Amino acid sequence: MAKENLKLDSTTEERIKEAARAVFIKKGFNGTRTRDIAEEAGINLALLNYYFRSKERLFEIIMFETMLGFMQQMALVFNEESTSIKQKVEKMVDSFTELLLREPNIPLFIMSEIRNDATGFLEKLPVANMVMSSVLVKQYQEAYKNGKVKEANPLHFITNLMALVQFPFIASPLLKKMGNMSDPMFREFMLERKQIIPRLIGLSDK
Amino acid sequence: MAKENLKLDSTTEERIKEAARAVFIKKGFNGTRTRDIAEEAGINLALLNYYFRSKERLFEIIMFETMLGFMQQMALVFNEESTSIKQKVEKMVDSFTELLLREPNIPLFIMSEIRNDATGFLEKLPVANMVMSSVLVKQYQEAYKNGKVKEANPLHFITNLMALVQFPFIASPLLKKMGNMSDPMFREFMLERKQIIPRLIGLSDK
DNA sequence: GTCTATAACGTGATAGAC
DNA sequence: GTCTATCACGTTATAGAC
Repeated sequence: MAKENLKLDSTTEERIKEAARAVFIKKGFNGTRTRDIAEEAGINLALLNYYFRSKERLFEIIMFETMLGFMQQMALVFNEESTSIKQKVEKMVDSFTELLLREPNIPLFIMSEIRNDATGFLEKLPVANMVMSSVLVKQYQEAYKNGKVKEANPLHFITNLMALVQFPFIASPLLKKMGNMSDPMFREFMLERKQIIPRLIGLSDK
Repeated sequence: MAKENLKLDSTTEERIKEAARAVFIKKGFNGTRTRDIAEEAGINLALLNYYFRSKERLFEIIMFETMLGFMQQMALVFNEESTSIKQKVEKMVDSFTELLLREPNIPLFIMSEIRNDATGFLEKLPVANMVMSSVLVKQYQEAYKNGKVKEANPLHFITNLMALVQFPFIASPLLKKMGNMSDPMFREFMLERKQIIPRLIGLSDK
């Protein structure tokens, strides 16, 4: 465990995984060369196959962990027992924005790779259950019964929320171009949206 | 011009372009094999290079035309002189939804390829001017002065609009999974959003 | 213009020395 | 465990016959 560390912690295996994560998320599976990963990790190409057998196996691990992390982030807020819908929306927007400011390429990565769907990871993840049986959805259905929201289908609500937070990161090159924004300005832009999005979603405190 | 047509119009050159468009938009540049395009077009692989010199050149043509078409669709509504903001929003949502129901993969295609940005097509397109100097943006700024909208920056308004329409298509596999939706059900879901989105954007008639 | 055959190259993976 | 050298294969592109 305590060998001589280059500058981080991490065994060789972990350094490869971190490098793979960075390159895959930036370039996607098809755009990534195993040589890129090896270089990023500062190791030899052969070591990649020594530890992970193949590019595909390494990718599946990264993809699985990334999606799982993303969903757990959602589940954490969606299933809080003691907060109102409005509070959950604010928390969601806040925590997702912070997450995506750190790793802005995750949404486009996930959507792109799901489109390809070589190995069918979508089937393996309980994404349907996780969202639709969450506390948040139950609260939303309750709110609909009480006439607090106009739309019956909670999926529209979820869609709106995810769209308003994630889309700007997916379209960031276009938005930066349109608004003549530098990276720090784009960051400010996204921070502003923490106030704007809950207002748009428009829920009365319950 | 009037040769014997297989089932469509189109010279060989156009059939290759149409095939290329279909395959590129579905699989992206890196995911596409020139053999796929040749097969889809029903021609020999060598013909592709005969007409277009290289995969990259063919791709650039497709990419350019696709982005241009997308922007013209926007420009058309954004620059109407005689309609209110609210009417423009309704038209935008309607026409974009119809467009994307026909070609659902366009948004993810555009965003993915812009991320890679091999040839710098983003620089070549006047996307900044087109949007920010549109009639719609001018109307929005006027509305802000009159206290009709709360947010000063029109880019948030544009972002919200594009996000709410385009994101569901980008995330469609996830949404279908979550809502247990077949393709026809997803179509219905998107048609419902034609009513929901203008309500969310929430502008008074002006 | 359209085809077949093949060259040229890039990439994933492995053999084998250390 | 880690490296160098190399194989094996898929893919783009082209030469040349028709």
